[in-house]
Amino acid sequence: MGRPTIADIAERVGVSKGAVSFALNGRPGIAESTRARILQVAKEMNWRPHSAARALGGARADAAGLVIARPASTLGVEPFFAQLLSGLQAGLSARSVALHLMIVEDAAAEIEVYRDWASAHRVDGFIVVDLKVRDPRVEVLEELGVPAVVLGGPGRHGALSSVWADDREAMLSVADYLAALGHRRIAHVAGLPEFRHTQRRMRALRDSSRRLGLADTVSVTTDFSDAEGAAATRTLLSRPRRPTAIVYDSDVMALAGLGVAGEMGVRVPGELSIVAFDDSVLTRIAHPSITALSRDTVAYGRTLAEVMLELIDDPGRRRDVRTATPRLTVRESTAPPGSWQED
Amino acid sequence: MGRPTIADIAERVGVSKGAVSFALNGRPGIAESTRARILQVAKEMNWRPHSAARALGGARADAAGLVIARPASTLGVEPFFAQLLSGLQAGLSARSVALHLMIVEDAAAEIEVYRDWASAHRVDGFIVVDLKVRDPRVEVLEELGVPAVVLGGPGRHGALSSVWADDREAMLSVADYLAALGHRRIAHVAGLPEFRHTQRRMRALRDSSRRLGLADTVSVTTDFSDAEGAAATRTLLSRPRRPTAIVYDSDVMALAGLGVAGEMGVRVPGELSIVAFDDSVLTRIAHPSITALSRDTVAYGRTLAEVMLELIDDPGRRRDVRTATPRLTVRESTAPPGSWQED
DNA sequence: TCCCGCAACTATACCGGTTTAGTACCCCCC
DNA sequence: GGGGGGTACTAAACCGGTATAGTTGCGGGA
Repeated sequence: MGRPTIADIAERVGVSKGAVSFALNGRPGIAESTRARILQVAKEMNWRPHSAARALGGARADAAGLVIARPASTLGVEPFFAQLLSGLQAGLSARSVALHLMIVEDAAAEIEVYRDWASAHRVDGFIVVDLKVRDPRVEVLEELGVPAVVLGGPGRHGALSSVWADDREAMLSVADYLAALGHRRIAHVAGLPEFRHTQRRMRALRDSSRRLGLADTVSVTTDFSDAEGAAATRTLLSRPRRPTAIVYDSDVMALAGLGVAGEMGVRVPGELSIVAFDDSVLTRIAHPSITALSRDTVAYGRTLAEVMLELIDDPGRRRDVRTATPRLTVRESTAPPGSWQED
Repeated sequence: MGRPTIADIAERVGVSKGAVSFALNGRPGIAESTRARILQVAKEMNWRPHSAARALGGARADAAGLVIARPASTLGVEPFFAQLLSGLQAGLSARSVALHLMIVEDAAAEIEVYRDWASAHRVDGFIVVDLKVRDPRVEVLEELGVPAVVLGGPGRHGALSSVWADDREAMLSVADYLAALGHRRIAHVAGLPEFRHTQRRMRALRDSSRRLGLADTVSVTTDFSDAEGAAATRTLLSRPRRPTAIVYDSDVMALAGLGVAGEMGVRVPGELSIVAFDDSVLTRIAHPSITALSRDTVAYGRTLAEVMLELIDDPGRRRDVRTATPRLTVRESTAPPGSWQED
């Protein structure tokens, strides 16, 4: 015999399928003694629910969906993403909710997967990352009527819930700090231009520039890879009036930039200050160690999980959770410009 | 009306449910003209299969299961794991197979999840990582009769398939290289002692030591974290006759070790050579850059996916795929001992 | 004493597909 | 013109649970 079903249990105990179902789900209408007998036999036979059968009846899938449209290669590089994933998973696992994951080529394929999984009841909700400017996914998810949490915000994600950190505030604090050190030419090696948070950081730097009366602030967009981060740094440092400080949109790019500075003979922090968005083991163990905007990424993922679980319980809700603004952790890579201290 | 079912299509076209099912699955016994009409209507109504209903009938789940028993925090740190995951996903996605992921507390919980998912037909097979010495999971998976691919090998995974790289060979090549440079005291900062690959690397170094007549080779086990990697390095470098070369079981620990060397005033590679298992952006952009055993981790993941897909197609099979042995990529962190060159 | 009401069940429909047994019909051929 | 065989379908069972309407038996109140 294959795996036992509730019908097998019912036969063995001598009751009906319905009684077994009621007993196993702790619903009233079954005598305590009968319930105990059923549970006993179920345990003996090593019975386990068949989630597909339950799902057919409209029950939970006990899974959250995460679809990512990125080249697989860039995924592996970023500690941020891996940490987020592990926090997310940890949060979901506490309630035995699995993560249904898929990497696809582009946004169109991503939307296709949303439709598939939603109509197949494969997941109870979606987690949306890499929110873009005028993101078509938002509309689709609203139409599908499936719970969804957007990572990033605030705003522009319609009726969907979101979890976000204040990128703008973080960038302003970096600009203030660098300006206070005396920097006038600040560059920004940003991520993908179509991401909302990239735009927000760029705008924040522009605004700071105006407010603080800085000379040349410039943002260069990249694909987040260490290669493009290095290339952008090379370009910036080759300018006639090169920047005295560079802010990177990821720790990986900051580390790559640090390498380029070394290769070009530009001293850090003597001639160039470096700040990284996102803190990780990379920034801590670099030499010199890198000043970074740190946040607890694992906790960020856990918050995401929390909101997702709430939404699954109560699909009508909409929540916007703002997590702690990343705080500047000052290390060795920042100093007043032109300070020729030994590194 | 909710989402359309094949019954809705059948009604609209004026045929039976069975005919629609046959048409949609491209099975013979339906006239071409009828099939075309059915497909047309299905498309119009935006029909999508309900995977739970299919699964009930015993069909594929189109998902592979990956359960990891590790603290979430260590997961986020390692580029190796993230890259493996992205390669795996990329390989699976090509055939629209999703990854069902769950992080659990311990091995017992992991086994529980195997039983659950297997009996619920939630996944078509499992991917097993972190193979341990006398791993109880192997037996359970064999008993469940579900396809499974073990990462790591060879041997000791019973009837299960595996994908592995030759850790032993790799460690031997490192020892040979360091000995050729003139090193006599080689230390090894290893990973978790219960992992098979950790054991294999430790044994390989011991064997090399005997074969090459080295003085003090020693392996210290850690939990793979940068903190323990740093601590182990500190201990090793504080010994009266400290090692002239250290091999680390991960790139993260190697980088942490490099930091400790700097902090203790030990020059790399002048006074200490450093080699890392697993190559990544970390080893490339460190200063000095770190000599590493590189392999294409993303490709490794893709191979894993390939074997998994084969097993899903033909559950009776058993495959043992040996992937390319990691090759030594020499960078700036290795040199003959006592060479006081500038770094 | 009779009826009501409730607890403790049973029997059965249902979810949305797949699959099998059965049937109507046509063509071919002796 | 009747039998054989294949094609193109239909009807219904089935997968393993959940939900619901119905049934039985018992205790209590009028």
